[in-house]
Amino acid sequence: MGDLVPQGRRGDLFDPGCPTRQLLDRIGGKWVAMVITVLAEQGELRFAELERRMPGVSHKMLSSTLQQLVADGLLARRVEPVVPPRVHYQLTSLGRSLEAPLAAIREWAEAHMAEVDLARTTPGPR
Amino acid sequence: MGDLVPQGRRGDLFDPGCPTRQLLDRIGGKWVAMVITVLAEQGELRFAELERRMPGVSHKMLSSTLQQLVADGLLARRVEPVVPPRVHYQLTSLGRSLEAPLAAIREWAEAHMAEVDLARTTPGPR
DNA sequence: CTGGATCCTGGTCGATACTG
DNA sequence: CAGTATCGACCAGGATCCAG
Repeated sequence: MGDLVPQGRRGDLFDPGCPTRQLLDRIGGKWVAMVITVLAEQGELRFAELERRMPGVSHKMLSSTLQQLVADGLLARRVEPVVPPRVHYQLTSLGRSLEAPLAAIREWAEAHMAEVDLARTTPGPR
Repeated sequence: MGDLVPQGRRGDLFDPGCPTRQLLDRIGGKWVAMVITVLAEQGELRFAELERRMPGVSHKMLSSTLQQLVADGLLARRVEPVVPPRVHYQLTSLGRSLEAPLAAIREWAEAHMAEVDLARTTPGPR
């Protein structure tokens, strides 16, 4: 698609604070894509359920990842005022709109990562 | 020999060593997307030209990023046997195939990062 | 010109323990 | 159950110098 940004400086990755760069920094986080994917599939999950579905994640990382995504407006946080508290997370419409580009990444990875692995393990080119 | 990952679960982000996760770790690197984008536009560039087009990059990071991308089979490295040496880099067909998912990311970012910024700067939930 | 080697710093991530 | 706080390990990233 054409870029509708003035030609002087593309709105690309070349400015500090450009949107693409910021986004990659964000979804490049170790657990971000996993949270989004799991919530895209399950719809709504509680903290402990997320934790259970994400082997290897620590409380701290899950907590901070969720905080970040809520702050970014990608996740909605719903608290049931009971004891013990129940906190539910689900994607916002903004978060769901990320599914498409994330799916593009996933498809590329599944289609081509074998080639990448081959290239990495093959000493010489060709 | 590469060890095969048992495919009991989805090839998603949930196994260590899953393709999507590996890819995100890789293109999440600070300069990777920039190198790919600049080479996608320019076709072929030398080391110093890349450096000039990427403000803020250090020799080391450009060098290591290029090494990584060459090792991954995304870039082709061509050396002119002269002194001083001239080294040219261009995307391989594999590297060019990454343009599409990268464009998807870019489009999402340009379309929605304003909303993300708004969410981040807005104190209360809506 | 290319890019490797070295040293240093800051942020990210993980384990653990604690509060409401 | 949900979330925070603290500590420490690790690594990406940057500056500089050196070599082919």
